[in-house]
This record gives sequence, C-alpha cells and structure tokens, in this order.
Amino acid sequence: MNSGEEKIFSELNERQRQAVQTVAGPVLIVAGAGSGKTKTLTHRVAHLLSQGVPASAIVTLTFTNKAADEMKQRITALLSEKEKLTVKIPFIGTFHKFALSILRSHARTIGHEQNFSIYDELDSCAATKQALERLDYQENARAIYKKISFLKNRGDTLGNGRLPKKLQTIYEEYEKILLEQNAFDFDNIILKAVELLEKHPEILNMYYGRYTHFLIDEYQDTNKPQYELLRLLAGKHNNICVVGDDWQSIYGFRSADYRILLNFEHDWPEARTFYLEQNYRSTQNILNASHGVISKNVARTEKKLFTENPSGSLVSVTQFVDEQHETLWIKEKIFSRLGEGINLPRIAILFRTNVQSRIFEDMCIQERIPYQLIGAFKFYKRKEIVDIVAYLRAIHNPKDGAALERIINVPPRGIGAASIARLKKEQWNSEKLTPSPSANRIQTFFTMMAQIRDKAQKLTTKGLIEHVVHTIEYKQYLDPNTDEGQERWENIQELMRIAETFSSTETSGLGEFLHALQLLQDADELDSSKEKLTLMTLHGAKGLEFDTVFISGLEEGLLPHNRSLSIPDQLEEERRLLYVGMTRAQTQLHLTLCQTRYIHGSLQYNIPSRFLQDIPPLYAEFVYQTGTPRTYAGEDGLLYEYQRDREDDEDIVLLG
DNA sequence: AGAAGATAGCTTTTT
DNA sequence: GCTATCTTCT
Repeated sequence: MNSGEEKIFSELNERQRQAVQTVAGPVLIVAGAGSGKTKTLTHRVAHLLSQGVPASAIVTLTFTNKAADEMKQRITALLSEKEKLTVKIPFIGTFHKFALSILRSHARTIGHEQNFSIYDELDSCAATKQALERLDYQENARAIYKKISFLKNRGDTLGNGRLPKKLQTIYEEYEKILLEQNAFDFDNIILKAVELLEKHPEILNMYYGRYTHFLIDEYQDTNKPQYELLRLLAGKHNNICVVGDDWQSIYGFRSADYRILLNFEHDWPEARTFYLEQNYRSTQNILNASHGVISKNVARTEKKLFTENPSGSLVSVTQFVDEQHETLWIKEKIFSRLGEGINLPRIAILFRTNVQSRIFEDMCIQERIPYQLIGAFKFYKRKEIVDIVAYLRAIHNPKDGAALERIINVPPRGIGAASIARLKKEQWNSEKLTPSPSANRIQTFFTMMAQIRDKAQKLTTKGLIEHVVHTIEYKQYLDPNTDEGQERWENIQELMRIAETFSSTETSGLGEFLHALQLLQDADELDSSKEKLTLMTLHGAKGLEFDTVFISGLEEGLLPHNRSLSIPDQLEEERRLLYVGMTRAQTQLHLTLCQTRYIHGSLQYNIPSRFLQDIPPLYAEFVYQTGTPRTYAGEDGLLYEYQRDREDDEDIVLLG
C-alpha cells in the first residue's frame, strides 16, 4: 500500500472503508444524513484510480453541477502531488451532461444534426404553444408542457402509455416541432440517449468498451429514464456503485423515485449493501429528534443513525401568536448566537415555501444583517442574457424556432406579431413571405443573421458576442443611461467573460459553449466565505450543514403543505422534507410556528404541524401558546397529552 | 410598441 | 396580498 492508499483509508470508518474497497460488482451505499457520503464516494473514485482503473473508464454522475464541482475538487484534493500531474480526473458531471455527450456523438443516428439546440423550459413552452396553434387548440401551453414533461420523467413516453387522445396528438406534434427545429428539450436529452442505446446495440457495445465503472450520487433522486440509462450502460460490467438515502428523497414531485433505490438489490442480485449510520454532523438530541420524525414513515429502509458527538442542547419548538413575533424571536436568537461566537455563515433560516422568505428579508434589511437568499435571482434567466444567448443559438442552429421568435423583433425592427405568426407557420422560411408588409425588414434580418453566421467561423465565442451586440446595437437598446440599463449591460459583459474563460479551459466552439450554458441554469452559488446569513427553502438545504438552524412555519397547511394533506405518499415526502431540514443542524435546532399567519393576503389560524408530535419530548423543549392542544406520539404510536410542567407557557416573554 | 389596467392563481426545482 | 401574464389602450 503506497502513501496515497494509506491516505485514502486512514480517514474512513470501517463501513466506509468496506464500501470503498468493494471495487467489483454492484454496490449500494445507504448513507444517512451527515454520514460522510460524499467522502466515501470521492475516496472510492481515488481508490479505483489507484487500483489501475483508467480515469477514462470511470463515470461519476450527480444531479446538479454544484455537486459535480464539489466532488471534482475533493477528488483532486485526495490525489498526491505526483498523481495530480499524472492521473486524469474521470468524468464527473450531471446525468444530462453525460447523456448529452452521447447525443453529440450520435445526433445524426437519431435524425438530428450536429448543431442541435437545447430547449429550456421557456423554449419548450414556445414549442408547445406552436403545436397548439397548428392543431388549433386553445389549451394553456405551459400547463400542457408541464404535463408532457411530467409524463416523460415518469417514463410514459409516446407509444408507451395510453394517453388521452388529445394530449397524445399535442405530444406528437410537439415532438415533431422539436425535430424540425433540431432541438432537444431537457427531458429528451435523457430519453433520446436511452432510445439510441436501445435501438443500436453496436453503439451500446462501443460504450461497454469505453466505460467500465459507474458511480451515482443521490441515487434516491433518480427517475425512471435515468435509471434505464444506467441499466443499459452498466449492464455489461455491473460495476455500479450507487449512494443515496431514501429518507432524504424530496423530489418526488419531479418524478424522482426512491423505490429505485429500494429495488437496487433486486435489480442487481449480486449487490453488496453497506449502511453508513455513524453521523458526524449533529448532536445526539438533534439526531434523536429527527429520528423520531422520520421513523413514522412506512416506506423506507431500516437504519438507526448514531453519533459520538455530545448530546447538546434540547431542540426548541416554539409557538408564537403571529409571524411578527416569530421573526422577532429568531432575530434575538441570531444575535445571541453571534455573541457566542457563531458567525452568520454558520446560521440558516429554512422554510417550506418561497413566500415565507419575505418577512426574514425585511428583518435582515431592518437589522442590517447581511443575508443571501438562495434560489432567488438567476443569471441565465435574465432577459438580456437570454436575448444574446438566443442570437448565438439562432446563429449556430438556424432552425432554432424558439430563439428566432425571441430575437426577430428584439431590438424592435418593426416586425409585427402577424408576420411572426406567419413565419412560424412557414417554419421560418422567409422566402414564402413576400406579400407581407414587413417582408423587407424580415429579409434584412435574415440577411444580417447569415452574415453574422459567416463571420462566426473566424471568431472566438467572446468575439462573436461582441460582434452580435455591436451589429444589433444592443447597448443602445438597453439604454446605459438608466441604472437598469447599466446593470444589464454589465451582465452582458459578464457573459463575455464567461465565454472567454470557457474557451480557454475547454477546447471548444460555439456549440459546446451553448450546450454547457443551457445545462448551467443557476449561477447563484452558496457562498459561505462571505459574512452572510442564509435564507432558503428546505429543498435548497439538502446536502448542506449549519451550526444553527431555524425552521419556520411548522404548521398544518404549511409543513405538511396543504396540497399534500390528502395524498399519503406526498405526506411522507413532507415528513422527509422536515427530516432533511432538521438534520442540517450541527449544534442548535430551533423549530418555530405561529397561531396566525397571513397567507395569500388573508389571516389564517394554524394548528401545530402533526410532525411535531413525533419529536420525543425527551430531546426537545416545547413552548406553546395558551389553548394549543399539546400531544405527542408515544413509542406505541398512540397520542399522549404533553406532560412537561411549565407554568409560564401562557406568557411567552418576547425580547425586544 | 410600450404602458397602464385586468385577472388569475398561488409548493417544492434541476437539467 | 403579491406578482406574473394577458389585454387593452394610447
């Protein structure tokens, strides 16, 4: 064993070490919250490399770019200085990025051209709208697109399930449009890769030769098409290692199916399973309180997390009369935490829905607490970025209808809605539009695009953006004399910088840049280096940890959310969501709730979340307002009246 | 073509 | 009550 090997194993506990060392065959790692999941996965990759598995034969799949980046960094950190120079880092990226690489190599085999576009949700809605127009249906394009996307994610593709006739017709037309416009929507990136490998055994065989080892992070988030892709690719060598935690499956609403994880041993009968149950993150009280909550779920693996950490302070559960009082209390707690030397980046406020963030933002502004609201502004969704990217797309793929529709009259060139509608009907063939009043202007536009396209060959991506922006006089259009225009112009410059760094790191042209951009939807990263308080949804908190965590709004109707009350599966997911939130906390966990709260403008009276009843009183301190029924679920599943003697429950003294 | 007015709808979210 | 989107008006 060389020094690199020693390093790989010395940092691991026994279970983790076994999971890393079992190199051949299918491996399932059920990794509880805070049990060193990413560590195990990265060490496994490092171990494979040290065993002589070529980097080019290893594929590590994640669900987000963020997770992929983190893993890349951690693997690099594991390699010795010598190895850093000699060993290549294997493919680590999202399912979509990986599937895209397959599509790029074989686009023609499935009827697309090399320069295909990737349609994001907005583009796909536009394509759906066009399908509806062609069919002369009046339906709402967004709703229909969502339905189609839902079906695809569930694996109910065309000719597969029995869809209502009308929906089937729209779906078919929509797919036709994507093909005409030489585009894939997000879902088709996976689906078409699966289809390709199913229909072309010789191509699949080629990939068998290329990739021998697969590792998948957050396996509980896999949906059916992604699972099928894995079955195909890993089906020959069976060296597939999946890591996940069914207790933390919170993306069922987008067809992630934790049962895929539960079925792993059935799917791969040779599988070895390892449970990582030692938690390195939280105090015993936090862990036990969380366990009380999650253990009420029926569909789950059986495991019991333990920790060698101290028991710590009790979890607090506090009810307020309204959200003003709730916020005030949280604010005071934050300040006292700061006084104890816990700085802002180690504190987070979590909530179920985005609207709940507002009152905390107001609090931060008033108290001059620097904060970051995760999931708020998205760089690539800004109008000016989408506009310029649409130009690039239309230059790269002249059939990109979604992009053309977006830019043909931006900046305004006097091409009206009627002309655009007719152009769409003629599949953007401008020659068929001679009688139109704006025929000349349309002609000018297409001539301009053709000229830019010619020039694009000789330009870098950054140079091309500069050329486009100059040609269409975009800066003038933004009006940099206004604050807003100024900011937008700065965003364009930021896009140029991104293009510059991209072309210097990857040997690539416009196509690769555009594909990467389309798969990089969010640019807002959690930035723990800055002195900022974190505000985010419970979903956003997965995979993160904070010293002190506040979870606000533990009320029936909010958590569990109203929409999931009548659906048992969704209720279990709500419970997992709370579990995920609770297990983010290292030393302090505060759950808060209100008797009244303004929701959609009207005052609502809320009762405590049913999940609170499942927190064993031994690990938590409950402070409820007068008149609130106080019960908890005992070990036997029955409800008991809350017994703790607290005379001062009625009068909660609010600080400030 | 862009601003003002009307209206619907309102959970979570990555690619 | 807020806000995103559609309609209507100038």
